Amino acid sequence: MANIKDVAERAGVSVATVSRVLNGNSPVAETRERVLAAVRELGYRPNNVARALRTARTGTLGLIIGDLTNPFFTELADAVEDEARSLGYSLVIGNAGERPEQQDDYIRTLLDRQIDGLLVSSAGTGSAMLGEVVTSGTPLVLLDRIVPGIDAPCVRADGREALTDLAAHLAALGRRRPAIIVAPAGTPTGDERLRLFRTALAAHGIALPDACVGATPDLQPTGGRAVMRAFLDLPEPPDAVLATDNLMALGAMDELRARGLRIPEDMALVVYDEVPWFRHAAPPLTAIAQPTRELGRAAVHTLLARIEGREAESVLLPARLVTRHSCGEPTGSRVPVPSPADAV
Amino acid sequence: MANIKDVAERAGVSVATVSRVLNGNSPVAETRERVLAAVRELGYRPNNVARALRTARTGTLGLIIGDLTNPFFTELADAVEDEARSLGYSLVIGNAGERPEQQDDYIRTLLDRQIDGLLVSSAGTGSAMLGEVVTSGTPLVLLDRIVPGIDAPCVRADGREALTDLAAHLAALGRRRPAIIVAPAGTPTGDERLRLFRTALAAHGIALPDACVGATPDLQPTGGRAVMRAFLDLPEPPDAVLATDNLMALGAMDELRARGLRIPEDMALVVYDEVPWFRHAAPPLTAIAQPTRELGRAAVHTLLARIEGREAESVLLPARLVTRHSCGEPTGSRVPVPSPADAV
DNA sequence: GATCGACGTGTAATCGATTTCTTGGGGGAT
DNA sequence: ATCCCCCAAGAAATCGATTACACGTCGATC
Repeated sequence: MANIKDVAERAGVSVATVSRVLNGNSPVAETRERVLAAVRELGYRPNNVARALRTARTGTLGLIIGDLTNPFFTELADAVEDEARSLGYSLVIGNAGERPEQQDDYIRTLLDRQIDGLLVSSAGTGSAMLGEVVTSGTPLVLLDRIVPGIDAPCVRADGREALTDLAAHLAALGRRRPAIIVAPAGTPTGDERLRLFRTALAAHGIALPDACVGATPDLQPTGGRAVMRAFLDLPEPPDAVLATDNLMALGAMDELRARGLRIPEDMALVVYDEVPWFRHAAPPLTAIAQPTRELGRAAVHTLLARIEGREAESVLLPARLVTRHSCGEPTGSRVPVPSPADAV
Repeated sequence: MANIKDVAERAGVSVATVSRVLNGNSPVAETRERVLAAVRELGYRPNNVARALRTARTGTLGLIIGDLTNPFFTELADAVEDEARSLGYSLVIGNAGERPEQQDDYIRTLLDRQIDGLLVSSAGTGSAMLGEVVTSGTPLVLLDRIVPGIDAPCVRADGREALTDLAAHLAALGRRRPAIIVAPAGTPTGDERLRLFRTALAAHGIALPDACVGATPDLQPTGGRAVMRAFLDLPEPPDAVLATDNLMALGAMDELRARGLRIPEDMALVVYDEVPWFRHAAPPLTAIAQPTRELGRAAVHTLLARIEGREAESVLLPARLVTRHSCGEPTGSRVPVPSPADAV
């Protein structure tokens, strides 16, 4: 592979001049042409590693996501990637697989690679490396998930409005015994969703007893299935379940299906996260749609603000309820506008 | 951030010694301890950029995938990531968004970053940069998709057996007028699936007329929907459709749904790629499952072989038919073993 | 016509590591 | 006691770029 010295020799100039031509500085037209010709003839491409070493800028952002196979995260990653690319950055995606050790491992790798900034949708709350990121001075922005004790802006969705609408929806359909599948207590996102849901239900005189709060450590189908199994084995099973993640909902559906139970007749189901196939499920699933792409975009902008030393605030964007048929027939009254994607 | 010089000073040794301690060479126990203590106290972590510049190895593999939001690719990426990580490499995922220009852009970026090897599931066939990868000497392995004229091993799935089973399945269920949604002619993967399907059908005396071959340039739901629309508007519409990608199937389902048509009564549907939600679709979808994770693993091994200068062959792994209910009730006779994932 | 600026270009330092070459000291053999 | 060998550790070159500084040339100004 040709390097800058080869180009300099061929063009009969110094390496400094080549560098200047390529970076848009000073040289006069004729010299510039000679250099560009040499670049073309040799097929020269600057070595980014060397450049990064010298300039201490890699032009790379890191993104840690909880689970690469979770559609919510892939949409998020896709949006982040789009935005980063359009702003001239490239993106390294780190897949934490919802395991804190793997996440720490990845953060370490990214720091060693001198990325310019880091976006983290953290698995778990006890990440030792996140503290190190902060002390290392690498710009950090949290995405979707707050981490207690980490002083960094957080870009995420606010479920209050959607959960309020959901409680009204369930109440209107006569569901009196709701349940929720969440991450274990202590997980900020899970705790918050539980709290907001409970509050919203209370406004309709509906209780959410502890027996109807099912926690699962892994945000995976198996966990959702186990919780649904426990719910169904209760002396008085719930008549509606909110799964706070699309993968857990998949598991919950597996269990219902295995028992021959129907949605919504035997059990209403609502899913946090909006995924394209939900409208093709049997029946189409009522869901809480987070503004995923907007979150991704906002996160990149917030991170760039930090990188450039500007002020960077936390961002909170509203989620909304998308009513379909998994809680019974919609009333059409208190229901928010349906997603345009549903107009099939 | 502390660098190797700071560590050397603190430990009272030269930078060379620090480097040797960290890379497992020579130094005597007592010196080693002093160095390690200094490393610990300063929280030193080697700068990977500098190391990469000197050693000409970045410990990074690149993976270009067609579409980050396509579950087939994310599962593939996840498998590749897993395997790469377990072998000590980290992975940069490039999302081509099924656009050749964006793909070229990404390949360029990755080459500039001096990745050690590249896996490409190419969007389109006319990638100028792929040629450059080969001439640049960067080890290259194609994944899932062949690219004519590019001399590199290819790791992909073989659909012959699955399509043979599918033809039998359709014939047994009395479907006489099948159709297929594929990428445009000239796309190797699409052409091959079309050819194999047609051959397999012919063995049962079933024709696949050109009117029943619908091409869509974008492997997206909209494309699948448009093709399905055209099929349904034919004077004699097909009674079974094979969508050669899960996203196109989603679009096809959208169109059926919009017209109030039922699967399988009004139309049988089979999908290439196996995605977890298929078993929750209405009705559960019969699919052709590619050995996705195995493909990812094999691709990494093949790439590492090339990187280490060993022999590297192309790999072909069999896909298999997963029979569910979207073609009508399975007969249970000529049907292969169902996927264990279906045992819900 | 001499002097001063401005500007284009080259020289060399630098980023932070690895690695080759060199040096010096300790230990074993004679 | 002397010599030699070996090995640990330091000095310095190197990877490929960017960039501060120095220098030479040319045009403008008086």
